[in-house]
Amino acid sequence: MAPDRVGVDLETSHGYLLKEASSALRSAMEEVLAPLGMTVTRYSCLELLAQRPGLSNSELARGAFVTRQSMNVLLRALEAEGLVTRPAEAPVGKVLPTRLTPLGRRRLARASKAVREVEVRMLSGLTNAERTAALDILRSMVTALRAD
Amino acid sequence: MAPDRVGVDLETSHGYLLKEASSALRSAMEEVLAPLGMTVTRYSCLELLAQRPGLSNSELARGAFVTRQSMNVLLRALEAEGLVTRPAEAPVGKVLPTRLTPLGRRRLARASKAVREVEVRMLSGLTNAERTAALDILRSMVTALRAD
DNA sequence: GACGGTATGTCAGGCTACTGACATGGCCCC
DNA sequence: GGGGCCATGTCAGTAGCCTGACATACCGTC
Repeated sequence: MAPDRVGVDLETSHGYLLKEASSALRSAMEEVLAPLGMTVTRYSCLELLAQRPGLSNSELARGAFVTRQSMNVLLRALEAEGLVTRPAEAPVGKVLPTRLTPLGRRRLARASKAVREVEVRMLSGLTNAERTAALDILRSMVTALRAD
Repeated sequence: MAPDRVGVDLETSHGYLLKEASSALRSAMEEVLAPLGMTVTRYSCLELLAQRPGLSNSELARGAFVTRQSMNVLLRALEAEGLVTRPAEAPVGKVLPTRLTPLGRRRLARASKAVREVEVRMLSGLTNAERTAALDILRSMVTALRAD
């Protein structure tokens, strides 16, 4: 069914390959997180909180690459399930610092283990030099894209 | 506001950086495509059709990393706007080969130019060796993740 | 020819994330 | 103190994409 390829080959486009890799990573993460009753965004939120306790709603949103509105509803759900806690009123300004509960920490531990295995698999075909090169390359892309 | 970082640093996680780069690329693409009345998925669909004329709905969906249901509604919209054409009935089986119209080709040309400029900016901080290394690395990640 | 397996196009429903908007609180400068 | 400016938390409405399901058409083996 695949017709003969004309014009530019998608397989040599950095943008397309980046999207393809990101999509594959997301699929792989969803696959291992689903049995644990987790989604990628929920995991990202918990992981952020574990590494940077006390993050606010807006900061979590930026870290998970979603809007603060989306993170807001997600945080309410996580709070209702007892995975995170937020003070009833802001200690300073309007910012509500969020923290993991012991239950949240346990749930995260399982999810984090599964995600780490996916990441190991993703890097399995790369040498150590390539792995560090990958970090440099991706960082360079991010800063270049952010620069307006 | 940023608290002292504890535990693993997100900036050294390949998965997080990959997501960050992909997110930055998508934002940059949306920014340049919006003035042209285009979205990333619409552009991806048109670009695929330009490079591989006659692709079916399902093939386009796989190429754009969405489900065939999503691509179906997108194709109807593009067809209603006169950017693509599909035969009324399948020449063989149920597969409806899609093709760009002259109008679709013109719209794509403008969008493609804008996207290429974004990609050039994304790669501006990389040497030629790093650019080819990036392709190899991303391809390796994709195949490793796809392997169950 | 009959059959199970696979792939396709399409319909219906639901969920997630988004944009738009508002009120509030911190910060800086005059 | 007053006023512009920005960031934050939140509410409402919308759009995009997804899962589930169905009928149909190809392809392999028997």
